[in-house]
Amino acid sequence: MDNLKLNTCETCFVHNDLFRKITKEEIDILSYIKNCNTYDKGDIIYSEGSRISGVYCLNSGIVKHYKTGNDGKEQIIRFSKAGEIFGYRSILSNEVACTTAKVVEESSVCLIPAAHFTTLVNTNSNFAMSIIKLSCRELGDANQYILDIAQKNVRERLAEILLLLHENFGINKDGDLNIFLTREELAGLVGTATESVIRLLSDFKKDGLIVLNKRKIKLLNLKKLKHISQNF
Amino acid sequence: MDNLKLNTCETCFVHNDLFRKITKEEIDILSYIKNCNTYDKGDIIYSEGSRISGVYCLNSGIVKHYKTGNDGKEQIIRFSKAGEIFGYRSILSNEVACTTAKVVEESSVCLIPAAHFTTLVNTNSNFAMSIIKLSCRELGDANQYILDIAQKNVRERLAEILLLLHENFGINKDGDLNIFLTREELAGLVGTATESVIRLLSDFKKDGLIVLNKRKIKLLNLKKLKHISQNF
DNA sequence: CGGGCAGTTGACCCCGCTCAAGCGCGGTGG
DNA sequence: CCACCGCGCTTGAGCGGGGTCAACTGCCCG
Repeated sequence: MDNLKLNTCETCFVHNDLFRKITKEEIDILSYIKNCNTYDKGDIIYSEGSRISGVYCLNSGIVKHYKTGNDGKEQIIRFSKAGEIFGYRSILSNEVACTTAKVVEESSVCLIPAAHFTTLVNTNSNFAMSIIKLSCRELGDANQYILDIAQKNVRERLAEILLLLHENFGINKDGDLNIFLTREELAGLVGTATESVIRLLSDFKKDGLIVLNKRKIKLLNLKKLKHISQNF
Repeated sequence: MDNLKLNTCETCFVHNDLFRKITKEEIDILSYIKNCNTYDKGDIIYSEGSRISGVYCLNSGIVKHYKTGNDGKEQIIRFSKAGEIFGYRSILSNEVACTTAKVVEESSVCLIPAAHFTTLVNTNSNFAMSIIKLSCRELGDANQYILDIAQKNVRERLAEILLLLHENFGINKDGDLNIFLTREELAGLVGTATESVIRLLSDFKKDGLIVLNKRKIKLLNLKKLKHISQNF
């Protein structure tokens, strides 16, 4: 975790419309004021219930956000990828973090101090509107997630999660999903037991829908997976 | 559904900090421009997937927001009560409604045209900040809901829902919860089958935790219900 | 009086969770 | 270099929570 100001904000601007809303001058200030770190796989950036000091911007890597149940089991709420910000919910509503942020793939992360971020929102209405849209999109996703977990069975949910991962992270040159999760993490995402994920992945493989190689997953039949996820 | 401009915005201001952020002048314009309706129990204000023309403000009554699963089953996401706004997610992110809004108790509702609401957000940074806080709070609630549905069993969830209803709607003079839902609606809220809700309510009653009288529910032992909901 | 809907109860059974055992592999230390 | 350990993965067995189906009741309303 070296504490440098290496990351060019431009990298994030490329990925995220959010930053197109702020002026050249604001960018300069932001670049000066932000605080960059790199985190290794497994590092925790902040924990559920803790107070955080600013909004994080992910320059590269993957971060998972999860809540921990009473029995200690992780429920993954969402992922962040390059160019995305996180932690803004706690800062803007002035609450403690409601999830833990843990690094899935080595990440380069910038911290924008809370006061500065809040000022940006207050003084730049375009930026404020972008933040609103962002939280509204997350809210829409969360609502859909609630419906899925409440009403779909595990098989349907797993198919849907695989498609969501495909949509969000794409595939590498070999055609594998560009995110490599343990079976346990997949279970925490689907909201089921690890063993159930293993059995169902094995079924999907048997049916020729996917190819498995350690943590690499290749989707062979998107249409069929879609059908399964929709309970057709 | 008489189309009048009867409702005094002041009623909503009393209930909701949101409107304290807008100026006297903005209030006058709002009062002039808004469009009021009353809806009967069971009326649908808008449906999932439809485009809505503005943001709704609930003057009085109760509205439920639900999504419909592939098999037609309602999953209730949240309720709105007097003074609260809804529909802002669709307007601000310029998407179709992601839930259906249905009247649970006769409601008086004002419609604020989309353009006017957006302008308000764009020109009044205090108001914008309030909207951000609102959506962030809803987002936090939704995340908690995901954890609960994914990891708690039906008994724990039902206990939690009863406590949430108590917190949000309070009790009337007889000590009953101030919201009267069918068993089916309760099931749609908990994310389970109607029969399961009935059996568990009956268990709670047998254990002296609640009193049932038709759709009226009285909570007798909040502490014990809390324990059940937390899996202690 | 009859139809329909909400509520209730019982019977059944299947999905998926838990527990346990075994396997493969990579890292560590003797 | 090998032995050992631990972690992630896999598979099987068992069972219980809770979903589904069906029948019945009570109540409201036409």
